[in-house]
Amino acid sequence: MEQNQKPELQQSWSKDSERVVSLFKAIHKVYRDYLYKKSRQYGFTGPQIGLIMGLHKNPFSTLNELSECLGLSKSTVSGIVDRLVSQGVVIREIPESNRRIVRLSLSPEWQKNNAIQELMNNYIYDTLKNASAEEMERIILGLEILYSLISKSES
Amino acid sequence: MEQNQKPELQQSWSKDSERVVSLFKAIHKVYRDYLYKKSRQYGFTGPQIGLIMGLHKNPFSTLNELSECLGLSKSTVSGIVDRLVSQGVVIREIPESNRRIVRLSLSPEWQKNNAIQELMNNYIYDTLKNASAEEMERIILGLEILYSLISKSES
DNA sequence: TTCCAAATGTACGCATACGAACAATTCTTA
DNA sequence: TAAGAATTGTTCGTATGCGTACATTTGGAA
Repeated sequence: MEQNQKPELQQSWSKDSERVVSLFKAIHKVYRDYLYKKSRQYGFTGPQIGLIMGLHKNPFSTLNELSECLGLSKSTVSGIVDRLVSQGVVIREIPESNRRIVRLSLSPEWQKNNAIQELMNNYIYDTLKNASAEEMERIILGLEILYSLISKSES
Repeated sequence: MEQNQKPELQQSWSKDSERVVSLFKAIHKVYRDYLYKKSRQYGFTGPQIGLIMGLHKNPFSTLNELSECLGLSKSTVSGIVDRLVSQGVVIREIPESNRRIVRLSLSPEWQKNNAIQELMNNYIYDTLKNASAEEMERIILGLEILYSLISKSES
């Protein structure tokens, strides 16, 4: 790839880069605020809801698995689990077969709680329910391109 | 908008939604890690670099202005400023004309520090320098559609 | 002019979020 | 089998990040 482009091109390309970053940040902020507001209705924070959903989808995960699934560090997940355990939502269990790992699960009351179902149905979809198929396609295409570009740059 | 769609459509639409969220999270993580690594080379964190860049672009901003410019709450920015002041990078000043506001600036050494220039040139652009014009266009289009959708949903 | 509202920034408590260091356990290998 | 390496979680320190409450100052209205 050529580093030194013509000034005009460099200029417009810089502006495009800035626009990408600025748009991305704006979307992230709106999404984050939205999740927090929704989660508060159930008495949780956004990350807590994410963890509950992760456990609902993959019951009896280990902390390590959950950490990778959520894209968060182990120490972060450990802290979130701490607070959910103290609230009686999540159960920590050390299996006899392997006393090194921790098996996590939702407590019985929360496994069959309808609020969780409702919440999972609304969690992601509300935001994008107004999108047409074509819009959705373009959104995904753009994100895929961006992801492939950003993943490759190892500088 | 129709809430109850045909099951098959609902299914694929749900999957698309999940894909959008999952892609977005993945990009955010890569970008965040990248920024932290880059910033560490200069002895700062990501948000600190962001604030320094903001101050470089709009010198002598107030905390309120900076807060809006960065999309962060005032209390958050106040904390970041605290740490940069104690490092001697940022200067807090209460003008006589209006003793309610705080005028922020980069300390002289940092205003003319070439590292800042270099950093600003590399900050955003490294990530996207491999993108073609067409790819860039598609990325921006996708983000714009997503942003307009997500901004409108006021539920 | 005096009182009240608005604006501005800080202090505080809580919940992420990370890496590094650590402890406990299990696996490997010599 | 016994020493060391690898895996798994927790703990700790630091830095965000937010909302609420607060103090200070400024502006406006009666």
